[in-house]
Amino acid sequence: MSSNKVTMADVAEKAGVSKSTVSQYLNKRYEYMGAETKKKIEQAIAELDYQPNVVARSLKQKRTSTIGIIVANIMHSFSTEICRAIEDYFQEHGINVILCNTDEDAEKEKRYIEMLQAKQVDGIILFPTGKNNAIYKKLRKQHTPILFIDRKVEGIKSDTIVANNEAAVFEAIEHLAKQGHAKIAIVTAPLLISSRIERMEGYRKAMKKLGLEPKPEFMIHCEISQIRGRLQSLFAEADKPTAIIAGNDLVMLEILAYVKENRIQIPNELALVVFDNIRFADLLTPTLTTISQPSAKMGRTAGELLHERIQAGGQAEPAPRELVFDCKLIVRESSSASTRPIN
Amino acid sequence: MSSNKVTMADVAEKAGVSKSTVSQYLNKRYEYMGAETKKKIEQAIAELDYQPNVVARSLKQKRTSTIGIIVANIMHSFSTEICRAIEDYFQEHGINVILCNTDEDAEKEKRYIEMLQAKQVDGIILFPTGKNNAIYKKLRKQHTPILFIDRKVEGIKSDTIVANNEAAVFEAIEHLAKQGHAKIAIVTAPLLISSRIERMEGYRKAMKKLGLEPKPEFMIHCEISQIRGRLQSLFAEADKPTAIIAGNDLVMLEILAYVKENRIQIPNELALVVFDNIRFADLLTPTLTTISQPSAKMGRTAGELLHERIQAGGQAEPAPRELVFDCKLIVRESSSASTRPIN
DNA sequence: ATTCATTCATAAATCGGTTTAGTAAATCGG
DNA sequence: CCGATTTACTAAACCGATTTATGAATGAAT
Repeated sequence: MSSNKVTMADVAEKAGVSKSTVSQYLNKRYEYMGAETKKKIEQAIAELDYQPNVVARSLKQKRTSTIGIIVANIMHSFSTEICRAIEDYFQEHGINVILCNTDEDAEKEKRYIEMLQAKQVDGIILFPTGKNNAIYKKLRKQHTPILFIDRKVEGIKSDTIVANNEAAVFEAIEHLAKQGHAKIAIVTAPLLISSRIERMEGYRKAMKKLGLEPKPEFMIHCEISQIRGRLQSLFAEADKPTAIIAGNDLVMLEILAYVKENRIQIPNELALVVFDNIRFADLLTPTLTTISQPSAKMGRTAGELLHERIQAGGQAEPAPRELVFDCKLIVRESSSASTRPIN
Repeated sequence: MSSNKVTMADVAEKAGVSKSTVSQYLNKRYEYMGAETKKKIEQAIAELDYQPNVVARSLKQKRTSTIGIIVANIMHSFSTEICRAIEDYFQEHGINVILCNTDEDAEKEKRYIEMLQAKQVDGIILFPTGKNNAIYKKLRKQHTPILFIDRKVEGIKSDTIVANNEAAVFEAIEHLAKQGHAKIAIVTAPLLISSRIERMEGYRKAMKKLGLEPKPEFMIHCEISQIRGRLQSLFAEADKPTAIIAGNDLVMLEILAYVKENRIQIPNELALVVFDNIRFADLLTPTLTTISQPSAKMGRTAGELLHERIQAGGQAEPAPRELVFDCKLIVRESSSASTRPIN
């Protein structure tokens, strides 16, 4: 990186001791160290402004004090919040984080996993694309500490942290029904991952439970870029929905854009409930009803579980754990009956 | 990280060649390599599923193919966009990025710089807090490839990428003046860094040029948490502003919250112009006039400059460069006269 | 005086690659 | 056919730390 790198050997020489002793000092093994020696080393380090090379240390110790996060889509607010919480946790524990973004691309995910392994990271937290099961399995077989977040992977036993997506949608629909809605639609990104499937499943169950028919046309799942078109078709029908649930903040942006373009009144013509903590939820008119996932808690817990597993270091590995976190429905104006004319 | 790590020695043995030869193979130095040997190595690697240990490589090569970004506030959309662009650039060049967030805390910044150096990163991109000049100087002296972004540092000659903040505010004010505004206020976070100082300076100059008095009460700079209070005082006065410029997206959130609370009509009672690319700009009512910084371009250019400097590797270092990028005023409804009654 | 702990410090091996210097065999030019 | 070159490969040093085995010095106990 630069020129005149000071190494441990330089410190040792200046202090008039051996490298080994300097190493003991750095690792705070003072048990059998003379006070005099200690002071000399301290001084030498200060004078030379020595900083240990952690690459060398990592090589010998076989750990890097670095973990990797592979996130499917960093533009998604929920992901950002989780990453931030994970970073905060590891920061407190002297562990660094490398953040990788896959854009939901399986090939990219594969490359990043390999890269992180080559870099000898101590563990990996993964928002899995779900399209690399063979590799996930290999990671497990190698005993690489790994944790899945936001999405379960079928058939892979591994630490997993998810939200209670089904229940969250169920609650949202009950709420909408209570406001008098019967024609409720849901829009999510493609059903490639567990969280979206569960949300859809929550929709289906809630509708059935309420004696409402889960209409296929009201269950939209497609690429973000296609949402606009799907809404167009949906609202061209005679039988329009009176309420809609957005699967995440990116979906909501599309819905809001459509709504604005077509001057649809919220909540009068259309009630809206959105997954994720929207920073603008309180600032929009009307304010937005949201389903808040405890992202900070989920991220921090992810950090804790992975850290545990790393420290177990292969032996006495805890059994794979699956933690499910509850979401919270925060009712605001976009779904509230008070402003909605009763039919 | 895991158990049965395959090393180069294993590959060498299986292929019946020496470590050196395997190394040559990995580094694609095929010049003097028999086709037979090549094939044997290829096969051994495949059979053992060997993956090189880049920690070991880095130790010898004295480069890690990793750079660090130290960002002052990752919650700030502009920072996120820049980081994303930098990551994209380096991703394309096989270089990894470690992202560190300082929360504008000088002490954290110092620790992160030291950590990144200990990790032997090849270079650092810094949104400087501006409070660690001694350390920035040390980095320069050590010839650590470094680049400042978003903020200049007084007295440190180093690659720097900034926006033309002064001109951007100047343009915004001219625009507002053209809409008939004379009482224009500006709100930013504390004036600790060049970009904010320049914006304030742009305000001062524009007002003077237009023959308007830059009133100190209209030039607000304080912590985000105190903005609400300051607005309270500002609008309690007889002489309220009719237009306001928000220094970034976080400032705007506060302003919007205040405006909403107090049912201030935008743009009729108050015109609003905001720095940064607000994802909701088009979705709010009214839509928001923004000052767009070319974050993607700035980030990518930052990557390019730093990469150049890394590749120069101490010798033939290019002279420090300072690149200034122009912003773009995107006029929308929140500052447009069409909906504003002319006084 | 001899034995045994205890304290303090070090030499040398090690981690897993890269790189340099060198060697043996094959090829070539005259 | 002989020396010079080129080709194909390798042994060993090296990167900068950690760790292990070992040794010297001191003191206490026998």
